[in-house]
Amino acid sequence: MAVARRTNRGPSAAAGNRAALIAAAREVFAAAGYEAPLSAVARAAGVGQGSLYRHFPDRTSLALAVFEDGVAELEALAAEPRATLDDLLTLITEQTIASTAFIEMVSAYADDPRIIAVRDRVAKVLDGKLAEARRAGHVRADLTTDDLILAVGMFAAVLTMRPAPARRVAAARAWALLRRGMDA
Amino acid sequence: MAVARRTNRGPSAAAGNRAALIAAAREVFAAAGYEAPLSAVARAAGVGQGSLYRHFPDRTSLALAVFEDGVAELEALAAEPRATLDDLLTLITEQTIASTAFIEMVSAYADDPRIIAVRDRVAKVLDGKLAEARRAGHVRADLTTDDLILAVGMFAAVLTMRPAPARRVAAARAWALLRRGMDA
DNA sequence: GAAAAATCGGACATCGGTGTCCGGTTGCTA
DNA sequence: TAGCAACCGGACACCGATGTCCGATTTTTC
Repeated sequence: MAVARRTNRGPSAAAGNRAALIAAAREVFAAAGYEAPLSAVARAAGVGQGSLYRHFPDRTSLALAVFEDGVAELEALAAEPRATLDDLLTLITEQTIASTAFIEMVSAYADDPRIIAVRDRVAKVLDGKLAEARRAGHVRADLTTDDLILAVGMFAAVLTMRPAPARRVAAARAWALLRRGMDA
Repeated sequence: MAVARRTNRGPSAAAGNRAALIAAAREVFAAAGYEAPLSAVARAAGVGQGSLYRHFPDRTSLALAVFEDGVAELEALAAEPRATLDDLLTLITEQTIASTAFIEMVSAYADDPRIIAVRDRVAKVLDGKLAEARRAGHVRADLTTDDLILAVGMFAAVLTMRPAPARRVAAARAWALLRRGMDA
């Protein structure tokens, strides 16, 4: 009955394999953090290591593809005139609870220009709304964008240090603590 | 001319080698963090790997020996009746700036009973002074010991993520932020 | 001063991860 | 339907770290 037996070989499979790799990497990074072995990603995608490295020559290119959606989502939210700094931070913390990998990549020291570019995109996203929030007196007047990035980095670090079951509680307390430190 | 050519062989060298290993580990952990390769410690101590593993069968035993002094110092300070929570936190942050390794070990998830024991010692140290500080209204009434450990963990994480030159600045801002979140 | 006991050091077996290489498969084109 | 270009997969070479093993070295003891 001519079942379209899916194969992942041949030229026409390239796009599908690429997508499968990104999806698998998203899950693996979420489960095991940014440093997860890439061989696990290839296995989860049902694809050989060769294909992984052909599509994404290094960890960074794969990660950038995985996180592009999240960054775009942030930028879209920031573009909304009625969105506040609070909304942005809420979205970031939600993304971070889902997977700390993005913040791990962005906030660790790295001289890779592609990573720096992403960090700059995030900083830019926060910048405008932060100025607004300061004017409105919602946050301390001396709060800087760097402070926000620092806070998000600390938040992500707490999550990576705890085992999964204890995360939600620790996340709530940690973010409350950080929030009180930022509020006016 | 019978120069007392120092050797690190033979029975009488054991104690000296042990001390050299602890000193070397202290420096290596400070420079490269808690996950630093033990082979680097042996090299820095001028001692073979065999001796390292003979004296300290695993990373934890070596680390415990290295950090014992710091914990004892904390306990001594806590025993002083006039010492405040603030004094304790200052000492901890100073120790952390010198080397994040101790906090990395203590605040990461670990089921090793020896590590749990050290964490408990630190928690106990903080506990008494925290109650005092709460009564005196120096910190928020709902601040818990876990919050303090969380805060110190976040602080250490910031330091490990930054390259050495940027540390002091980031440390100051991060700690100020955390402190504001704790103060009444 | 010679043998026994205690200790050392580094070579090495092992392991897990990275990134490469090439024989084999697929689909496009003529 | 034959040939070719694109692509796949997994074996494998490499690397750095861990932990072990044993011949070599030093001290102690008699």
